[in-house]
Amino acid sequence: MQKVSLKFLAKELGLAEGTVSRALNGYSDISEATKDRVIACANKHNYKANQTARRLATGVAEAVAYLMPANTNALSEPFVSQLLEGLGQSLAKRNWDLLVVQASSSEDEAETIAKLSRSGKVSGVVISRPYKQDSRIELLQKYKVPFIVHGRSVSHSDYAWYDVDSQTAFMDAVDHLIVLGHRRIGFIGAPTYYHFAQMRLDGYRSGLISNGVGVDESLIEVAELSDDAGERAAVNMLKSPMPPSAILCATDTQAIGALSAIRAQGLDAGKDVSVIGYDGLAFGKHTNPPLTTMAQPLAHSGRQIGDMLLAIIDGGKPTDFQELRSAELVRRMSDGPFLGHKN
Amino acid sequence: MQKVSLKFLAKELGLAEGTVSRALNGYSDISEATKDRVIACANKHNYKANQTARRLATGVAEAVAYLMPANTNALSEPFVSQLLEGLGQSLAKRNWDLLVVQASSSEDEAETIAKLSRSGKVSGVVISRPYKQDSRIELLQKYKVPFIVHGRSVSHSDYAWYDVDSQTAFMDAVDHLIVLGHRRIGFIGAPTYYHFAQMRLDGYRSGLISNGVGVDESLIEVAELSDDAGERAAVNMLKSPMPPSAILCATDTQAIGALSAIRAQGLDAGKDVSVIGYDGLAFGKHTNPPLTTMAQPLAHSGRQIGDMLLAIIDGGKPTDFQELRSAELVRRMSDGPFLGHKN
DNA sequence: CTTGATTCCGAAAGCGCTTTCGGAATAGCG
DNA sequence: CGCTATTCCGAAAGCGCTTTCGGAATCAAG
Repeated sequence: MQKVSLKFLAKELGLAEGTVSRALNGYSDISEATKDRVIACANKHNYKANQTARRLATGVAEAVAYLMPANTNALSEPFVSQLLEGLGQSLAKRNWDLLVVQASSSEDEAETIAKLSRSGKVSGVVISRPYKQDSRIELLQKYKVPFIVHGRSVSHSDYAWYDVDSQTAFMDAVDHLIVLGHRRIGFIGAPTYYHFAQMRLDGYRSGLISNGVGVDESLIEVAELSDDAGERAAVNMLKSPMPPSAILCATDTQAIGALSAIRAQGLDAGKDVSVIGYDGLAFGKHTNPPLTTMAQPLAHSGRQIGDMLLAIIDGGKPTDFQELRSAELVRRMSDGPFLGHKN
Repeated sequence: MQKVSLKFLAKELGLAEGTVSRALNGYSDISEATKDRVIACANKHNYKANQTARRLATGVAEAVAYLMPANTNALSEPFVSQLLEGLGQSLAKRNWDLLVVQASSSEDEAETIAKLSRSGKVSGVVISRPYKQDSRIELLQKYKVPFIVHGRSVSHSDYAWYDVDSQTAFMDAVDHLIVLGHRRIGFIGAPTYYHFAQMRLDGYRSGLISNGVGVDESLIEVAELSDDAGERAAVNMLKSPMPPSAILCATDTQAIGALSAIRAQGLDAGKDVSVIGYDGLAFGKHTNPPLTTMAQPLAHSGRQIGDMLLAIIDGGKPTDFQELRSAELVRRMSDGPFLGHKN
């Protein structure tokens, strides 16, 4: 199998390499006739430009990286493959590559980004789950690498992001619970270095306040992003002298753990104590009981994010690409009216 | 910010570019003294070789691709991010890249592979979930691209693969059910163009036979790899005149659907009818009831696969890298002793 | 016809790195 | 001290592609 290079085609056609290249890349200084001839020949030999050489010559990486979140938890990661799939589809339109890179530890993330930017092997990157104050974002800006953030940090006015408004989602969730008659509503949050964790907590708080219900700090627990952590937090809450009749969780994964805790106490989730999660994991349909959740529209978020990134790489102003979607309540079976004090 | 290239370092050090390059790459024809000097200077300026140029010069892609399975189903994909994570870790040791590529459709997979091989942008690829007769494998062999298969096809003697012995896993599962007193054991399989589907079916069959129980073809259903499909299949089975007292499912995802079906019939999974899945999804802990399953040891499969691939790229014989792991029964609550005919 | 404007293509210079080759300087040996 | 080995580095040729530049051929216009 002879390798088909530009040189090969040029020889075959009796043209100069540069001419063939220009013909293939649609330059206007090539006659229609030879352009057709070249294209035909290229197709015939199944020519594909060596992308490495092309990258080197043009200085365009033709690739973007997805920075895998560190501290990943298998249970909550369906979103990664979804995102990757969408990103891939978006990039495929240009025949660009999708790299998956991960830092060995979260301290290494800065170093990873620095390397990524200096190596010049990507034209853009997307990161997920920003912290309140995210050094990755600062670095990306400093290095002038086009990027889009899947989520938002505290000051998110000067870069591109795609996020779901989890703050009002949690206000909505509180409203919903209030309407059901609940007054003691607990909150299992995530570590607040994640900005989404802060926003969800804020949403919970303002939801309570706007309904004239005071915030009881003893009803707020912070847990890691895992089912087990959610379970432990719920256990704590349930054991308290005045346990909540409803629990809001920052993530579905935690909520699923809370469900276990409730069951373990001999209580009935959805009746004795309501639970509402956030994420809209498809899996929640099958928990016991099926999990009520604030579902984010992750349907085509990957593709969306990919398109945004491409637009920025093409010179678009990052601040023109800030997209806020909203979550919506998916009622399954883990929420219900307040039935009075059971314990 | 000045770009630090080889030329830059060379000028800074008063050496020739080639010399600097050789020093950095550990050639033996460079004195210790200048080698140290060069390395110090490189570190000081945070030099990172432009990988694109390097690739072009060496002809080594320094990257491998993971071919995302088409027809992906969100529920069953935690394994993708797990695998990616492991692969990434393995490749990171050499500072290689991990590309994620996907075909737009399963017919396009062949074309995708052809393009991948011709473009020369990867030194190896890994694919998942091979079909019985997998054209991707043939293509990869034809193009002499190092690859490793996550799973096996029918004739798997002449390439490298990593797989879990699901056939004996299903025999074990049948044994377990038999010991529990079940005799009418149903099987919800996957489309048999997947070789794993065939193997699991075979395991089910031989398990029955080795226990002296005949195979009743009416107890075998084939379903797609989704919870809904699993549910539909289970409904069919349960509605039959002589329904099974236990159901084996080819995947946890399907098993989860089966659980729903059983509940919907007013039956009690784990008592009226036992269900055993396969995969060991962490999530099964939270289904209703918690799912008993044959768990595969996916702990570090990604890293393992990455190491194998690297070894082959380094010239190892593919056939020296065939690894068969075994699954083990994780009993949760969806299986139980046969309690007589309930319906 | 001549002149100037177009059209179309060849030649050549990179992109940033690797690697071979040869030669100068140094060392080892008799 | 002369001669062959070594050690160490510079020079240069690519890797396969893109892109600028200029020139030959063709065209339209005067």
